[in-house]
Amino acid sequence: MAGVSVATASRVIAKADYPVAAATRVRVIEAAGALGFVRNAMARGLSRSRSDSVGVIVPALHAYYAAMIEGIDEAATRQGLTILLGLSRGDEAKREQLVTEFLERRVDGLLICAGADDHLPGRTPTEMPIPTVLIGQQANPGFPIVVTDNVAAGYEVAEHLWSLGHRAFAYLAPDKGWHDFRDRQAGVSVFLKQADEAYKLDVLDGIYSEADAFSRMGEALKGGLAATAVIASTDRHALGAMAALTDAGRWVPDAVAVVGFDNYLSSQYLRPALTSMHMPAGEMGRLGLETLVAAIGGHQVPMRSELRATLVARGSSVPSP
Amino acid sequence: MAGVSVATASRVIAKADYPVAAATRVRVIEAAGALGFVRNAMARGLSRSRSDSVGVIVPALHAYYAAMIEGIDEAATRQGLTILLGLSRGDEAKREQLVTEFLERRVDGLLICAGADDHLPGRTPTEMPIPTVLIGQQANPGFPIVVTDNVAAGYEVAEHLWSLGHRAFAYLAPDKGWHDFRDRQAGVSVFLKQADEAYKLDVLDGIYSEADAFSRMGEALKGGLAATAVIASTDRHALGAMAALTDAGRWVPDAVAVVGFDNYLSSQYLRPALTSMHMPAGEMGRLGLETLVAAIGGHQVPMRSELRATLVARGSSVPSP
DNA sequence: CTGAAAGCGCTTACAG
DNA sequence: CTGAAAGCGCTTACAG
Repeated sequence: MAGVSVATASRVIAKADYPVAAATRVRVIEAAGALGFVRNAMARGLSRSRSDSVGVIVPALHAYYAAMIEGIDEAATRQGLTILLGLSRGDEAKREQLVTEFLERRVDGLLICAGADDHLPGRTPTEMPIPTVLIGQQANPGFPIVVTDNVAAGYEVAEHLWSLGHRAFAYLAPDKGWHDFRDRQAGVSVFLKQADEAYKLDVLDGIYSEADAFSRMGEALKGGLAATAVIASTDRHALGAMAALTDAGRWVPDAVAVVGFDNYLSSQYLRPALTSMHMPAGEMGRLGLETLVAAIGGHQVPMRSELRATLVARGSSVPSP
Repeated sequence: MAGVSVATASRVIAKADYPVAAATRVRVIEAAGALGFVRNAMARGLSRSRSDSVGVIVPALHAYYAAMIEGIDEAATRQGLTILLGLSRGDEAKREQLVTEFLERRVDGLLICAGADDHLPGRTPTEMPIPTVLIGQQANPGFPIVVTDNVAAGYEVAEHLWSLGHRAFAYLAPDKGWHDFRDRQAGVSVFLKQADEAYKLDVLDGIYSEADAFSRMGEALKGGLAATAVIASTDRHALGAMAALTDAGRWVPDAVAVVGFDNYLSSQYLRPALTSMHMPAGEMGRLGLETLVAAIGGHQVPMRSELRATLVARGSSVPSP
């Protein structure tokens, strides 16, 4: 319609900087507009062997991963990359299936978010045909990974409560498979072990949700739990624990201090407002995407990038009675 | 490597039911395994003019849309469809750009989630080249849409509070551009207007977040707000309002009842537990995707599918003092 | 500055 | 049951 070859048309549509006569350029653009031309990314991708897309796999879409994805999206948008989203639902087979699917779609890179013992079955770094970056602690050695220092975060929480005079603690934990949580707990232990006074630490484990925290904490209180400070693996677990404490007439923070991790937006509007370790999920996502882009670009990337958590002290943690 | 033509290879790889000699089939499968063959979805898509993917656009990833996406994902997985995710961040230009991008990628259909006055600039149904389904109220007539009856939901909330003896209400609203919220408010008004007793309704508007709810409610209380029942557009706003009430010494639920919408997972662990209208976001997502698949398949689809919200009464709403 | 042509990796009538 | 060949819609050396 513009009276030019497809080669020329392609050049004006796809490469803004390619030298094309101004008049020709105009004719092509006008024709494209009149025809309602929409270029075909599959054909483009096929011939360039590049899809300008990345696969993002998360276990689920709760607030922590949602924040991570928003960070990934922000960086991806800036880089002109489209996100293919996959929810693994903590299922290893599903996760492997998503990897295969994304590989078939020829994503330029893969971002795998997790905080637990999620494996990439049979996928070592050398077997993975495309750049892959992990976000959050997980059991896949050899891939570049972006993490937040959970040991330091746990350490700092314990230090905070210790400085408020607390000596009897309860830690609400899932099980050992969850690296993030295991490390937070380890950090707490590291601090306590180097302390110069006696302390008590009860671990309530098998806690994966508000509901678990609520019921386990309820039982523990009936069993005479003596802790004056409760450390929950996440704000969600803290919320469940606070409900159980309140229901048992143990007022937070007067009778028991509570601290969580993640610092969800809502936590500051709880009453008492919840003290929480802020884990920079969005920042991790952004950094992960940028690392991936560098790897796709053939650059050397750090094998481990570590961000810091920051304590946000609020009303739920006050000096021990 | 299997000593067959690409046509035959394609048939065993891509069409399980195509008649191919058993021995040939085995040779192809073995060769594919040995070669680590991964089929190219871009080439496949190009030749079939079908990408087996759908574009999903949401304003942001907070809990409501996260639940919606989980529903969409569940149905999409079942249908063998991959999700391309786009966050519009409430920005119309960004949204339009995402639509264009998804069109270039030749998604088989588009799912647009919103609850506000988000437009598809210059895209009428006839101009949209692919099947498109809307989820949540929005300003784009002519597209099939999946909604929850927000007027009925608002009506029911008012009825609930009325039956508890409340006659003085405050409604926390964003502005008129938000269809979901406007309808919830309308439902409240509809109920009250047909009531047979005097009542008072204060509207606090301009509320888009926990923070807004917290500060506007704080001001209103200082100004002598007389409401014994607060209706918030979402649980998030309810949380902010509850914090302001607590800080002002107006105990929930003894002095003031509070009700929200959305019924986030956490709401039941607040103390008092928050009474909330459960909006079936996941169900909306699932139904939206299924409607889209039907439309892609060339079937006739309903122009409007309406789900019902369900009231979950909890401790935050009790009889008026 | 422009075009002819090959190639990206599949699918699918069509013929045998 | 199998293959040769055209075609999907781009990009990009190569030549002019």
